Amino acid sequence: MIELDSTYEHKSYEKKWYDYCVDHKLFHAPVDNTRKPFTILMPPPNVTSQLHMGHGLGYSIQDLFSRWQRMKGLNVCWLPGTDHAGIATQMMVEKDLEKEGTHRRAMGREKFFERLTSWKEKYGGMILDQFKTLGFSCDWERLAYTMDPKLSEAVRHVFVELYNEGLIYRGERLVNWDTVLQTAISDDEVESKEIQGILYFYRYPIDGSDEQIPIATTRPETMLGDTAVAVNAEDERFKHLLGKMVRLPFTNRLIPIIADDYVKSEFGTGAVKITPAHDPNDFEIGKRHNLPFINIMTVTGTMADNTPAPFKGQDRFVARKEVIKQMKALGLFDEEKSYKTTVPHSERSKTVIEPRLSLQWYVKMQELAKPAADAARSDELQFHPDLWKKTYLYWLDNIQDWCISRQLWWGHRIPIWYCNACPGVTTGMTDPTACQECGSKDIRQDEDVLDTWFSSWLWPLSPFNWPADDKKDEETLEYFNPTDVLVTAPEIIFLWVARMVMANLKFKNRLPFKHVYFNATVCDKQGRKFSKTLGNGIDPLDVIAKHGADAVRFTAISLAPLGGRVKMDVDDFDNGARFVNKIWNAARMVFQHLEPNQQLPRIQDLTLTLSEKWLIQRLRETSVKVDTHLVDYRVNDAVEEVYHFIWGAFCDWGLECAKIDLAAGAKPADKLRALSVLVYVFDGALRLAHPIMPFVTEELWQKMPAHPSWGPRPVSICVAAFPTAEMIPDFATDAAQWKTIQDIISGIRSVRSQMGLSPKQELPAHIRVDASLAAVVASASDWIQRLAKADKVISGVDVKRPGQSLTAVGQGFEVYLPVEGLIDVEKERIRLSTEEQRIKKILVGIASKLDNQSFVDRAPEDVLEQTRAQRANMEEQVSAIIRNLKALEA
RNA sequence: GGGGGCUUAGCUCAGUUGGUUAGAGCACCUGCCUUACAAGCAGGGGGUCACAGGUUCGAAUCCCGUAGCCCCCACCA
Repeated sequence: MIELDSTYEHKSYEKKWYDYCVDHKLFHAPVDNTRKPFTILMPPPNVTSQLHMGHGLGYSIQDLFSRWQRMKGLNVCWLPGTDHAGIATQMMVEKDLEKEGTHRRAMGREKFFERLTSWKEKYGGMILDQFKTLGFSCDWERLAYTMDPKLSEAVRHVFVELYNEGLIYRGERLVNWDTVLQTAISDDEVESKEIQGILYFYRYPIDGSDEQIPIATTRPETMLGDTAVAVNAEDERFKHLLGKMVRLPFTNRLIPIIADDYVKSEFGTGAVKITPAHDPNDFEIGKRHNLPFINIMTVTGTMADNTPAPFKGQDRFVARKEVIKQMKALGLFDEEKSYKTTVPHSERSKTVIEPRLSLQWYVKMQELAKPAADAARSDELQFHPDLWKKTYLYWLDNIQDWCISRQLWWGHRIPIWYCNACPGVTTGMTDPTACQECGSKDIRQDEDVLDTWFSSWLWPLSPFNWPADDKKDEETLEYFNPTDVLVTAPEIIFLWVARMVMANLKFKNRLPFKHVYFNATVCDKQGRKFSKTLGNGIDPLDVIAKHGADAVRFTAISLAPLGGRVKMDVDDFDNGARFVNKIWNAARMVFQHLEPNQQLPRIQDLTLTLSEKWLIQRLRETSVKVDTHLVDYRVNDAVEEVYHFIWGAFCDWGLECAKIDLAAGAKPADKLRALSVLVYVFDGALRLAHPIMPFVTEELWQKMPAHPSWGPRPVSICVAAFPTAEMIPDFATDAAQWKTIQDIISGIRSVRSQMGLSPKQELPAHIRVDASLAAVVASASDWIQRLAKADKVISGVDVKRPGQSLTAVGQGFEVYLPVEGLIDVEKERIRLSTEEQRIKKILVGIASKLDNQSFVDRAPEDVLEQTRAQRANMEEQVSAIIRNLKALEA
């Protein structure tokens, strides 16, 4: 026999087989133009991040696709890597500095950058080791990092190219200012939150008049930067005030009352204070009316020096209260109302965004967005599920220019040099030494760095040695790009997915991938997203330690429908563990009859039994279904198919039937035949399960003798052929016959169980069968005996009902179990008549359908035929039951 | 405010172009330690498919409306 531990000890096998595959370079894809590549990009996790269930799910799916395609013979490159994650990483180190009582500014840019680099070396990328514990088959030889020299070069190349084309420009605009991180952030890093705020009502005095104009605002402190009051031109209340000036309290500036359509008379007071430097709408109005822009806020969100005492230097929220206090003192305050409003917050620091006028670098997006949108419109680019297409298109069709400069130190520094002697700006692939306009050597580089996404949007290109230095680089890119499928979270459809599409189209004139699979968001049982702050997450490392990686992968994938959400609980992982255990035990059953490296006959050379043919047929069908489901990105369906095949078909029927031939006294030839079939099918089952559960399948497959019908055996199951219909014999007819035997067995079991017969009580089974089934049933008596606890089986077309019997009725057969004196006849009578009623009820429904002339006229032929056959079958069953009822009563 | 989605068994969810008696896993009930597995085996109960209309020979599936929940986008002071 083949030795096998009595339970699956994942810790003894996982690392062993992972290292084995890496050592054999099975996860590495060299450029090889004789083989078809399959490329899948790992969404690079932040260097700072730790493994969480979101990775557990999304990346398990990527590994599933990778392993499946690898087994189908493709040269699979699952490209791993990390993202330097500008803001997130800098925040982390800044927190450390704070604890040490220092600050990056005190440290200086260079030192701070060094500190970050060494921090990254030490702690960054821990997540990649965590990926290994889950068995992810990445091509580690191509590991990339967004700040690698080569990838940084790509960033610079793209910047320079876009700049030279005029697609990158510097502009003074209102940006989303994060007062905590002291940087601008892009629109896509802002999240709106509904907040219970206050709407304040106060008045501004009109210059040269006793009149006052009423104002409503949620942000009184911005009045210090007001440069107009706007009303609707049609508003009768204010018409006479148009063109007059307001004397702005505290600053005493005179500001005009203007008319603008933006103002809705019915809202608030109908008059709006205009602060062009601190509100997006006011900014637009300011531009329309040529108003001055007065920036009254510092980078930290305190009132700037151009504001009067007592506000100067106060935090914006303190100043808000102070303004109200002072307005009250001036007798200009009316009231405040509680007011629900949405306020933009920084995704990173969670602070309230301060719209602030500042000079930043932008990418013109419209031109880039158009082809990206067209690709989705024409379905050349497909989303799974496809409902994301609308979202994607809406964003692209309404795209805003992308603010790419960040006032941070961690990241790719903007390759722009300003001249101190002239307004000239210089850029290029190498650092310039002189201004390209005037030749002055007095130049300085822009202080800012680029948005992190400005490097990640090149992920389909830059890790593959783009831009190419030589022929080899060029080949690499051409081989792997375009990639095959992107698996990622819907949250970053704009931030990342759409931008990669734009970049690849712009620089390679083709899509980076044609399929995007959006995996589900992982939530707790209450449907709340897993989050650190809530502490409702499940740590995959804990679950792996408890159940093993295979159980985690299986559970995660089987819970995940396409898109949407997956509600997850720690206990769910018990299912995965149970399944792994089941596979392990099935192996123990088979292995105890095998010798290591035992020679087995080919399936093609054997005369197989009905149940064996059925089992092989099930393997064949399962292979097709699994493959089809994976092609359709229906990963949970694929997993379910494997699960039911192994548990329901292989274990519950295959192994149980085989026990007859494996029993101590069985004929050696039968035993060998049965073993050959079991090993053959189990090998196939392990192959089907391998992309989901790499470790248990590898351990068992390596121990199991090679089966000649699977052809030459490679070094690992991860490069063994994925089963297809062509590889497996077709036994469709035999399999259908075996289903009748299963019905007979299940029928007997059901009757026995319902009648409360002890499993120990053996009964003869008398089976009357239709002529067409007689031979098959006759040949199946061993199985019926064993699996239905019959001590004797008598079957044939004219088998008669023995005296007092229990009855099981099915399509084409009636089984009688003589129980003279063993059971309560009344009980059986009730059971049978209940069954009769149940079938009759269904029959009524079917009959009324067939009596309906419209149905008969309009239903398609196959539906009609089906319905008629069904009626015939039901009628037959009812009459059989009635016959037996009568016999029982006699 | 705009867009999208969801509502099916006690729980979590499948149900692909409308067509057999609506499925799975877990949970539950009954009986079994049958020498791979009690993390198991066998059997069983449980659903007017959110509600109200409509289209159709036929609707969980298509259309309209209602209610509840969720997500995304959005500059109403």
